[in-house]
Amino acid sequence: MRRTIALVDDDRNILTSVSMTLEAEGYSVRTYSDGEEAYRGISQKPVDLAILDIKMPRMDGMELLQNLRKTSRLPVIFLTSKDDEIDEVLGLRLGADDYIKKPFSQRLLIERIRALLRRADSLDDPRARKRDAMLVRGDLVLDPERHMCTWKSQGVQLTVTEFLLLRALAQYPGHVKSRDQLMDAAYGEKIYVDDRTIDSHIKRLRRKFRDIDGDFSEIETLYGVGYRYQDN
Amino acid sequence: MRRTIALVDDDRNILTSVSMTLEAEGYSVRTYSDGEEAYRGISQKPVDLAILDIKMPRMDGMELLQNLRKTSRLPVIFLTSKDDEIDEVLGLRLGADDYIKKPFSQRLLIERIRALLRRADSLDDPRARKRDAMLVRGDLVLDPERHMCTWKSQGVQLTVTEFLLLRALAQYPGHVKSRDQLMDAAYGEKIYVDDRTIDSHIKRLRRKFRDIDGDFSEIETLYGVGYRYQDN
DNA sequence: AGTGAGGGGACGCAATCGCGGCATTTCAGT
DNA sequence: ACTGAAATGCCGCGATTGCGTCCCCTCACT
Repeated sequence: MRRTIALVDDDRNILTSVSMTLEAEGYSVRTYSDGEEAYRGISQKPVDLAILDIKMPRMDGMELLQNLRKTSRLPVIFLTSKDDEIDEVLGLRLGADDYIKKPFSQRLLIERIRALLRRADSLDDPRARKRDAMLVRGDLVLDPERHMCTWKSQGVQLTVTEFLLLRALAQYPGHVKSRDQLMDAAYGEKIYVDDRTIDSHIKRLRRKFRDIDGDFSEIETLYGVGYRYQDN
Repeated sequence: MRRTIALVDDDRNILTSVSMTLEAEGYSVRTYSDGEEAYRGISQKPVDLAILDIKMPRMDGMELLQNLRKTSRLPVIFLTSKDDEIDEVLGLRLGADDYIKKPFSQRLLIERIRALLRRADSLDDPRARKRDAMLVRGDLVLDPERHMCTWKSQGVQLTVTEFLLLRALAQYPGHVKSRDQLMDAAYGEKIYVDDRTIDSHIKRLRRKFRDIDGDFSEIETLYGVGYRYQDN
């Protein structure tokens, strides 16, 4: 099985050169240039290993790591630009599995990756599967792996945020989710967006479903509480 | 419920400008210009969140944080004047929840505050589990997680306040609850409303149940005392 | 019978929500 | 790099809903 690696760095040069090396080694690579983007990408479609730069715009490596670790045991390798030992130590304390100082040889990186994947294999987190498992709720089907959504066998084209929100709702049909909880699910705990923004996405979701099925009403509003995906 | 924020900085300009912003956002703000003063103030009357400058006379931010953390888990945001990364990292290690570099936009600060308060809320009380537990009393079922209420298998649509009141009553069937006690259960101990307001909610509750079951009489009035959910 | 508490209708205010619209950001294709 | 389209976040308005209070009448208790 072909392994997927997330590569997160704000330096475009590193992104391209490293990803070329990794791909030559037979890995498929997904690159992100900042932490927030990476968090969403990885949440949406999991990877087997992540390589993170410590310093990045919007959400730095440590923050990203903390967020990722809340839901998975994803193996992580840190990149440190300075030989700033505090960074390294802290990174490891936070749960990184390994770190590499820049500049580094591609050869070293490959070695570390292999070692880490081997170790991860033996543990093989069962929860990792759950994240990208297909979700079927009556007429609704969500396939995170393909980022596909169907309603009564018709495809519905959802954006990333919409997909994450709908999955959070449909995961526990009948359960109320507050806007804050939905925020956590779609953005991670450290990001705050306006309450109205959640409403906006719900609005867009409802519209997309209603466009193909005028009777769609599975997403309910509970006044003063939040939203709920109808139980059936 | 109005949240209180402690703002600690030795720069008067920051103190005034930031506190104006926060108050405009609906928080009540207490300002301190040095760590010692802040420590005494916060110890004496707790706050929901603290924003601390790292460098201050008498007792600096880190020291203050350590002292505060001895007794509470108060969420803390650090302000750092220099992009002195060691400061940041050390702050986090000591247990700060977040940090912001000066100069910062007011918008960013608000965003962080909200994110932090949101997280603090969910961790908050140990009663959280109990709060979400399903309550079954004969023909009555209350499921907070789904925000659903059923009477003899028929759904009853309740508002948040009604739900809280009914749960408070049904939790101990046969026990009388005074209006004050019910108030505490539904609003928290700090808010006081007219006695008759409770009556109004009870009235609405009774009506909703009577609409689907003319014989409903589980909510009893104890003249001059309070209300009681019938024991059975 | 008198007194005061409670039931219930009605009303106005406040909170909440849905939605259109706008500005900015992101991303893919040239 | 440039550009146009898509996505995203936010704002604000109007509409809806919930809430607190008032008032009047009834009923319970003395």
